Amino acid sequence: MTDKNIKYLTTGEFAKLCRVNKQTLFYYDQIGLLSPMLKNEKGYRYYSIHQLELFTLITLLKDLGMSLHDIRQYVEHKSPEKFLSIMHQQKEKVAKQRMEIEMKENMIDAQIELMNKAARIDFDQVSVERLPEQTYYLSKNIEDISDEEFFEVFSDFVEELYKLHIDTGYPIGGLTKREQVLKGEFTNYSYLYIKQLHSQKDNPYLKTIKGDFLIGYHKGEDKKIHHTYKRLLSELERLNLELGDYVLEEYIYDTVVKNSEEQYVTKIMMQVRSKADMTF
Amino acid sequence: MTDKNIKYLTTGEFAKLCRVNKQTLFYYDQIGLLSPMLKNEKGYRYYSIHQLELFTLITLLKDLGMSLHDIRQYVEHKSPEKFLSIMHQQKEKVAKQRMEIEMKENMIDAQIELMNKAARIDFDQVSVERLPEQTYYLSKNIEDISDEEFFEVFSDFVEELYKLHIDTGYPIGGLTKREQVLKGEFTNYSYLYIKQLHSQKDNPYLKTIKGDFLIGYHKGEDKKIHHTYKRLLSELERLNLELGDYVLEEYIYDTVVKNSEEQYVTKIMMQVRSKADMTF
DNA sequence: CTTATGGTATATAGTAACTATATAGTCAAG
DNA sequence: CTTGACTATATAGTTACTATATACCATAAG
Repeated sequence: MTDKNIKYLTTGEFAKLCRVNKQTLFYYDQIGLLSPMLKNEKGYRYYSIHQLELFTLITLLKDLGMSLHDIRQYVEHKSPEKFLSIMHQQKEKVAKQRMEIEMKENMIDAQIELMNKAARIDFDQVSVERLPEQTYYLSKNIEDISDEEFFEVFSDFVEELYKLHIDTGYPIGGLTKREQVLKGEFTNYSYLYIKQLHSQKDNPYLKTIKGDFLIGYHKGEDKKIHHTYKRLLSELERLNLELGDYVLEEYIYDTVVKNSEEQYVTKIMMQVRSKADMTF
Repeated sequence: MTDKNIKYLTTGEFAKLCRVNKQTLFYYDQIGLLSPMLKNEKGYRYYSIHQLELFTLITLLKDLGMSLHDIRQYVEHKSPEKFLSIMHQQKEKVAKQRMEIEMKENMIDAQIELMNKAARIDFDQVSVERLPEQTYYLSKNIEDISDEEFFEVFSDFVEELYKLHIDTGYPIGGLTKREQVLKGEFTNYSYLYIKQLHSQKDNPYLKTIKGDFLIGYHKGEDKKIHHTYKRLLSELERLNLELGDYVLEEYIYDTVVKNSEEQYVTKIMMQVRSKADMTF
């Protein structure tokens, strides 16, 4: 790695080696970030092959979110000690970035799964299904609260999802308790929830739910969802089933995939128990 | 997730929910990417809580490198099918990104390891060490080639490292064969090399080397490295050792951590065999 | 020896996606 | 009815390029 570096590279050659636009090198020279080894009397720039290592470092730091200005601070006062300390800083940063990207990967998978499932659903069909145990992360209780309070809780919930890295990409749903539904207060939710993939360490905000559910879909505006609720409740009656403890409600198609509210679809899952169970 | 969304959010509130600057929302409205549900006669914007989902999608796509312009193309013509197809595209993209970030993480670890080791070295010391088996990725042969050809090979080598995702962050070194060194052509390298972490699937460009090495350091300009070579060769003589098949040469301190060439340090590893071995 | 081709240089303007600043109107509480 | 915190628009600034225009330079072919 010695003798052969006598050969200096022109800006074009060095740019090719670095896989960047020549203009970028002019720019880096201009801001004093990376200047050629020498400039001849005609102003032609000549780079040493070794300068690639420094360019590689610059690219690494840049990709990790460091500004060229901050990188320059280092480049102007290089030392093994400072280099080591920067590497330690970046190690943490890159680990965080990896975690975020892993989360995004999971969210994308969740979205694909949801869309594929949705495509196969007949939204006019009502069915009873046994759902396996599923963990949900819950918000604070939101029964009987005002709009302002709801906004607060919703904000906090979203913030928690972000901070605790538990946004799975599944929709945020609303959980209503049996008593509210029986009272006809279909949208007086008790909690917000989001489906979790793994049933993690015990957290008071985690709840697992399983059992039989009557599942139906509401198409169109949220305002009219009470019609669908009533329809599902009479279906329940017809099947000689009783409403269980919880009703879960979540979007299937929303602002993300449809333009107008009339095209939105909401899934309603009413937990059920047969009337026979009740006779005990 | 229904009734309570009657409450509309002001730009400030929605910005807080989205964890962005209010100005960003003005900007998104301006470019027609995400407009509030309604605007009153005074021009005040009001967002629905559900628009967060769309904002989240925008952020996801943006983070994955999609331009706001392209995102807008989707947002203006939403459909479950298009959404699914975008998700499939992004799935591939994000997997690539994860791989790149994992590589960066490894490179940072390598740099930290190298710097920590370097800090503990006495560069005036010459020693004989038994090195465990180590895999190196080699360039094309570069014996007796011209500067122009060398640049070509070097370029190709760097390109391969990038394309095959085998840049480990370790320095690019030069491997010289015994015969060249004995002829005094210390810098007539036979191959460029880069240390690999794992001995992967067999590739003709991979070489494993192990054995005893005389290790010394050259401080300062590359031009004067022959002095260090001669010093090491006489040390070899003194120890009654014979030069082995290969000599490896790599930077310890270079343009990345030092400002002037006089401070550079190059590590020279001469493979050895005892003269006794030769008598067979 | 000229000329064509392709490289180099500088200077300047444009771009994306914000971000900040200045100015003015609005609202709600005390 | 004022104060302070909000809202709005318009405009300019920022970062890290990227493109364009113009001119200079180098080499190879005719």
